[in-house]
Amino acid sequence: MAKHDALSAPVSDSSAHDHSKIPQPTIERLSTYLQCARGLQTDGIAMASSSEIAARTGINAAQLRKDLSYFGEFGTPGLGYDVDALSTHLTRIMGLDKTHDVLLVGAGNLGTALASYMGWVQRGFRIVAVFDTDPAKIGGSLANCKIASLDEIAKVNAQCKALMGVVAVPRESAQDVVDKLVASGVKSILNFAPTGILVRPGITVRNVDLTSQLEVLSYYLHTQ
Amino acid sequence: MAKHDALSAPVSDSSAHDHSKIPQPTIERLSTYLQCARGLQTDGIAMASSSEIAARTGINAAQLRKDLSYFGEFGTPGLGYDVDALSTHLTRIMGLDKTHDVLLVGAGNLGTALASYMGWVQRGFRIVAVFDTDPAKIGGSLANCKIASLDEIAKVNAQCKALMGVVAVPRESAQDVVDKLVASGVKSILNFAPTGILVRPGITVRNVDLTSQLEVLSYYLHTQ
DNA sequence: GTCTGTGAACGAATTCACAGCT
DNA sequence: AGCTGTGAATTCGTTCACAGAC
Repeated sequence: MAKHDALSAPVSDSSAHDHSKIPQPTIERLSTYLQCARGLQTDGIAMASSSEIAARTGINAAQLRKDLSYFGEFGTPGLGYDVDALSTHLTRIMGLDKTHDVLLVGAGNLGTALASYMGWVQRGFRIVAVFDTDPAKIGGSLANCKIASLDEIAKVNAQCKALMGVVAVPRESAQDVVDKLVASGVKSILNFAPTGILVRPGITVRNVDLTSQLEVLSYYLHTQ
Repeated sequence: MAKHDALSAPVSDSSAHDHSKIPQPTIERLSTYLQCARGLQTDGIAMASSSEIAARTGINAAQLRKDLSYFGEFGTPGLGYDVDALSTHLTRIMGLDKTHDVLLVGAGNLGTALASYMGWVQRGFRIVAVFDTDPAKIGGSLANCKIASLDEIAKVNAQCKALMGVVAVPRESAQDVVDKLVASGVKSILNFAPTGILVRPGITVRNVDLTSQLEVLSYYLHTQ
């Protein structure tokens, strides 16, 4: 696993900024900043300095400023950042200004939980198809989708054209599922199976291994 | 998430090695090595060189050797690593040679999925109590536990003495839940709520923000 | 010859500190 | 005065490359 937890991404876009050497940690923090900006909006705060955001997120103020500077100049010296503008910019930078269609593979406990996870819908991710191997599940329904057989991924996605996939199947079938997703045109995969996944360059995989998370906690527990 | 994905943890133990300056990325990789060692055992492979493990995990061979070197000398020059011994050592290093009791807070979709997630049981994590706020759920049953009210965390854990907690509640209540867990004696927390959590030094929190994962994938999608 | 363990070299990411703008 | 944006300094982590073990 581990592999390329998030990988490759030869970047290049039409903006004036050079996205090719943005640290990965920066990208992972953008999401936090966006969350923070939304919280500030909710609280009715219109302007916030880097140190106010730092206090809310736990991320160093200089770090925030440098992170944002990779993408442009969003702040006003002497005043700070306009919260609405920051939110808008981060949304656009992360490509969240349009809904993303997602294929979900695995309709077990985890798949079911993910399907009913409202956080995704609220943030613009929409599950458009669900797949499973279990004949008892196929034909059933989840997330307003009919559950289809794994073998139908290609056929279904020929119409859906989803670019994202979520893998919530047992370890043994994970690589196979990922291969099928990639063959169907999926470019980004969130993998919950506790196993390393191999994909060709240009495909991004992020692994979320729940057991591994507890194991890391176990390490810290017993070393202190 | 982002935040301090795993934080604090002033390390120090009684072994001959100095655990105080082990890189966090190293600790996160230990889990991968253990998984790999178990896979090798399953495949009946008794010895493996660092480059064989590298090929299986996608982690650089030199990295593996250095990571392991923080904890001792487990390999045999000219031969590689004894898979059984490696597995045993990693298990002990990570504190996985005994079962860990876990409190689960939140019996919604995610909490239910986590409760029935067999990976944890297999790896020695046992849910010993479940809590929720919903009166309709309290008194019900999950993971062989009666679901209790949030307010009973302290009372229940006075007996359970669990050191680990899993937070699967909405954003709004997450900090409150964490505070209650910490007050009850919990030292390590796995947080699924999409919000930054503040804890006092000595308490370890790992954040798993599912939405944030998809947002990072979104970024890579639209920048390539 | 093969492979480990590790100091040294390198590269990446964070933090500092300040010039310049409001 | 207050704050941003950013080069420079620093810290941190990875990779190299080789001495020494088998």
